[in-house]
Amino acid sequence: MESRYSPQDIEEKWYRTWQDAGAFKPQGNGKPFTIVIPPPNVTGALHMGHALNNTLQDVLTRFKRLQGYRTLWQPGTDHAGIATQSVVEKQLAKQKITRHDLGREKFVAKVWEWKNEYGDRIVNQLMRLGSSCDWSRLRFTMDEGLSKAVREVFVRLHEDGLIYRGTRLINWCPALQTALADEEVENKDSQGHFWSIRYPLADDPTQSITVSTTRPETMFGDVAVAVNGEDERYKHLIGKQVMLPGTNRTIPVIADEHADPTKGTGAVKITPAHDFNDYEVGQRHNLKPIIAMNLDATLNHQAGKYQGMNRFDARKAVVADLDAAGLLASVEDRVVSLPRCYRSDDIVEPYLLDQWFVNMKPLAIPALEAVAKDETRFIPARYSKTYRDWLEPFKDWCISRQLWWGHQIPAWYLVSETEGKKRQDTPFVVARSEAEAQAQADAKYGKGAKLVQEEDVLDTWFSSALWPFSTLGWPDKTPELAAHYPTDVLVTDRGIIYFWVARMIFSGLKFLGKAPFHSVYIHGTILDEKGQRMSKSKGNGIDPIEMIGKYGADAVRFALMILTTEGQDIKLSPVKFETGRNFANKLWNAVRFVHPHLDGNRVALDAGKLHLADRWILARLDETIRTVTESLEPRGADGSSGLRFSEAAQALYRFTWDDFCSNYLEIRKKVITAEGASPEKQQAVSVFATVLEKLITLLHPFMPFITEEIHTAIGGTGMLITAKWPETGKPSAGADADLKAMETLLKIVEVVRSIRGEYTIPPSQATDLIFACDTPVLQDLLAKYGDILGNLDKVVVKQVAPNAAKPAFSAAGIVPGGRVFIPLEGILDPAQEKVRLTKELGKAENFLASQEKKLSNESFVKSAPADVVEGERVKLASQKERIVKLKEALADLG
RNA sequence: GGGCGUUUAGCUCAGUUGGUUUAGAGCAUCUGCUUUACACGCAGAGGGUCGGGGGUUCAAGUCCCUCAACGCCCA
Repeated sequence: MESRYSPQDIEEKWYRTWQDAGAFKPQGNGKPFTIVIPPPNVTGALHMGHALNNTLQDVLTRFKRLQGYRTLWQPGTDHAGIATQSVVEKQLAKQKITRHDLGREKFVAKVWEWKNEYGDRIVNQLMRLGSSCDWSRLRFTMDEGLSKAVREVFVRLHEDGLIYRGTRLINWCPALQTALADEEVENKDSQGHFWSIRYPLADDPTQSITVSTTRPETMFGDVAVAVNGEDERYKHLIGKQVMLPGTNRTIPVIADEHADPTKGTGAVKITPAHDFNDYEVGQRHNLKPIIAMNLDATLNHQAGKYQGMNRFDARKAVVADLDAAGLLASVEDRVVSLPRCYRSDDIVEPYLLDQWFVNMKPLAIPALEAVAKDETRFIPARYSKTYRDWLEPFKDWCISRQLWWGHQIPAWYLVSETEGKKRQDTPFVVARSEAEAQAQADAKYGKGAKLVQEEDVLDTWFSSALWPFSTLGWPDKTPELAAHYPTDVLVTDRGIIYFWVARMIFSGLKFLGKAPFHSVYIHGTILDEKGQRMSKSKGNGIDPIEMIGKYGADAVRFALMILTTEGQDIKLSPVKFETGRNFANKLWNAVRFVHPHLDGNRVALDAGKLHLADRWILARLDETIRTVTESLEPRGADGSSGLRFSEAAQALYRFTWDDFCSNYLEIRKKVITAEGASPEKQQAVSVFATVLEKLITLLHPFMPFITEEIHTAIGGTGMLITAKWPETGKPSAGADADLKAMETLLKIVEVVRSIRGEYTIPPSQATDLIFACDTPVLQDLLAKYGDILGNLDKVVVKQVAPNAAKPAFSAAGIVPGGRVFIPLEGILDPAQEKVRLTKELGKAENFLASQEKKLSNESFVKSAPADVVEGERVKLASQKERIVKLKEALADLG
């Protein structure tokens, strides 16, 4: 074995071996455990967020697999409508071709080509990370099977009256030329202006009413001016007509609570076709909306001479002309919140259009109940509020997109009625297939009705919402669906609780009658060192694949897990992976040390022959097994949630580094490396091997590669990936006593090291140790296990006796139950020793004082639980004893 | 404007239902080590009025109120 662990040499080998052996497939007769992957965009490349997200899932999957569950981690990718279409359009643009040059059919064929060529990049990157997905079940949201599920859901929702087509004010992205859902719009502040414009009265143009607006260019869609009914300034104008400047239209002044007397002039223009608030005002007052803009965000015929100008130029021109006409009352600078498209960043236009919608209320109510009843639990729990606050307003979901890449809506219009365009009243049928649609149309409109399919595609999230069951074969009744639905844990980040998690929950409830998972684990966001989000534009990203190349996949995984405390964001920098790499190296070298001694020394453990250190490490291992198992458990039988990844990783780190390597290995080093094959050596080697085997099993979910390599190196049978998760042994009768005894010995070790450190005694130089013990128990312990001190400290135990005298020129250390003396003739500086001991004494006296104060407080003694009070008394006594001993030692210095 | 989170050692973070001695870890710093598993290591040391203020309690980093700063989400 090399002195440095090289991950590069083994990772690929083991991944292939696992794959070839079918180790990632559901196996055995255990209870199913299922996770569906949040499908990454097929255009995507692995970033640190993915690395974290998928490591978490892999840890759980491997943990449950080792526990004997029939484990399925279902992988797949998302067709990511807008993102993927844009990627291919950009590629075409290089050849000066637009998708319209190609036409829909050819363009979609191009996207498929692109997907087939580059779509497995992210899949390969997930493999580099060690993800143990069942790749034989890899799905894509545009697969035939998943598309069938999409059509089925659409048809059924339509049949139930939960999908409808209608004219509503929607969010329109002029750059992408498509409608968006509310969640796809991000409001961002920009520097803008607030204009006040005079609208002259129709019956007396010398008078006017001044309206305030941030969007003067939409005035050609104005249908009214609203004032607040309570606003004394305008009461006399309500019901009058005003001239709309630049047109020959007049519009009424109406009273509506939307007009806020405290803002601007208190009068606002009402443009129902281009503003969400105005739309509602228009509805309240039965005002017919006027569309003043084209879909490319240029003004239309309503705008007269401004027709054809884009919205920004038009704004400038309109304002300039109003100013020239003396109708501009004022302009002020103002920060305005602009709605922007989350994909193109273009400013979104509210636009009145025919679109398809999902009626949310009937779906949302059961989804809210599922979380309220704890059928599905968010971890951290606070995200159930985020979820509730989004679902509860029951806002309908606009699901149609004017894209080419996606699931084409399974609705067919009657051609004879469309007259070349679809209107809201154009008849249509909704069906699972064209043939079914034809049959329906024939029945409804007479044989041979000509049909044309809806051109719009569905929101990408419409198909993602079905992911937990469409990937398992639904709507067919497959064995996988029966076994693995509902799944267990969904692991994702908070950014898509609305987009995805909520929609999966209501879809699962609607179509399968059960929520799709019992737990939703929301992990933190990966940030850079300064606490900023990583992004391509900022260039502050850390590439996980580069990190895997540099530190190894296990190191990357382990570092991420140790940083994953519940829901907290993670400030990341490459140095953090050094922790993981160093840890892997530590483990590797422990194995390397014992490796040559394994052969011929493996025997059954004989309790009677075990050394204290052997029994101690076995007891500590038991504790560690318990901690790790409890920390990882997603939802225990008692209903508790574990998923404390950092806690599990740290318990393993501590045990491996401190207990197993620093203490156990150092104590047993001499015995293990001794020539020949003594029974003691055999026991020590066998304890080491036993602990190591269980340890690498516990570590396997976190560091699959190195642990599998070690498993083979130490002659393990089969593969570790499908081994058995360690059970905690029955705590042996003496486990507690052993843990205590070692604790006492380690305290002495610590005191000795501290003294040696104080006098900078080089490790090569041995010192003697004299121990004056207070109890026979301690005397026995040291007599029997003095070798522990000898192996951890460079000391020779010279004397252990109740009345051992302090040799001249020796340093003293106090431990509970005794005094340690280290003769240091020629080294000891009495003055230095005095300073050291005085400092210790000072600390002890301070503590004693606070302890006495506490115990002299009657209400403490009266109110605190008896065991707490007793504990304080014990502390007080031992501190008193310590002070006496320290004073003695000081007196001895003269 | 509303909601949520964060604030503990120079840095990054732990700290379960209030009660382990004197609040922990990793990194960084300082001292000493070619001790044949590991310098990606070993041993030791220094470093914190737990954001400010108030309250509850015998007891507060932990519970309540309030203020401040930073961040995220929604409007």
